[in-house]
Amino acid sequence: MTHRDPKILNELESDLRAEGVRITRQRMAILSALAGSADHPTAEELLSRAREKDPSVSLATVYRTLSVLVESGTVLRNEFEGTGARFELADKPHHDHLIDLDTGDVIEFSSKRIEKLQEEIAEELGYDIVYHRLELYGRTKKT
Amino acid sequence: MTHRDPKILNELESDLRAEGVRITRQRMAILSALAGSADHPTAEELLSRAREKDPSVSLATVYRTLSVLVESGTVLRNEFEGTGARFELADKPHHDHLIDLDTGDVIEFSSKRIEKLQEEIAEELGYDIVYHRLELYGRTKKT
DNA sequence: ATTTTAAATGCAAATCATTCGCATAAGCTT
DNA sequence: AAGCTTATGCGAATGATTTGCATTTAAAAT
Ligand SMILES: [Mn+2]
Ligand SMILES: [Mn+2]
Ligand SMILES: [Zn+2]
Ligand SMILES: [Zn+2]
Repeated sequence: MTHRDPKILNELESDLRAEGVRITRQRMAILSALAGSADHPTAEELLSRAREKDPSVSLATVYRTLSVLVESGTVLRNEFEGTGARFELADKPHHDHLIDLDTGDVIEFSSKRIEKLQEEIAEELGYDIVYHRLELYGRTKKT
Repeated sequence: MTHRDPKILNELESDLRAEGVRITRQRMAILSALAGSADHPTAEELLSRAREKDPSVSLATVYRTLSVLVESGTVLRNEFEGTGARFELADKPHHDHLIDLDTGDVIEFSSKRIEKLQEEIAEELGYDIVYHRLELYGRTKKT
């Protein structure tokens, strides 16, 4: 039941309106479910969380809304191994993920140095990076 | 039609036999298709390449064989964005991939420094990395 | 406040990649 | 060559996501 500053919800809403995105009851429910999630929920998980706000939300709408939000840059879609896609609000600075193979926990981290090296590598190959994906899969060090 | 030293095929076969893996006509066809591929083919692509050697191969067998080969460490399965899984022989040293968003081309690269930094990050978080995935998606620098 | 109109929704059916069940075929060991 | 065990082809089942369509609804226009 962790959740961050609800003010963000209003900001999200007005930003979306400004972009010409229609705000519906179910979109608000989904957005609010996202804003209230500290983890990286799947579409199904978001469905049940959104239904607490608005029981009428359907899975198809969750997927369609997520597509809209991803395209508007409001949400990030992660495709970790094993499960279906996992989503998160794109309101934090860029980071990558470490997935705990035993618990499924997703830990966020970021390394300026790795980001830099990626750029250098792409540069050497004559490419501009549009986006990237870095995932570490591991287990807690047994002492 | 690029392909590497065919001697590798024999090595692959004997290694697999040594592990107790049964060698069938279709498995050889698939193995040979893999050994003869310089790119990162999908299961469907491997199916048609394997069928040049043995027309009887079925898609189910391609998948089943790939599972066996992945589990034996002979083959690597990559899940890039967009398409289905893409496979490659695990006979090269570890490397990561840069995917050309315009052409779909997959370019291999490796960075000792990035690998090292990943270890350090995991270490700090109290984890041992079991494996990881690093993919850069980009387009050729427009001059 | 009411009408209008394009866009969003719910539902079920359709996709797509991958896996499975089962009857038959084929490796490997003896 | 025979027997036991595993692999194969086929088609059906799966799981996640998308889509068609009739209906509702947000938001623009009266
Ligand atoms: Mn995250
Ligand atoms: Mn590769
Ligand atoms: Zn990153
Ligand atoms: Zn690597």
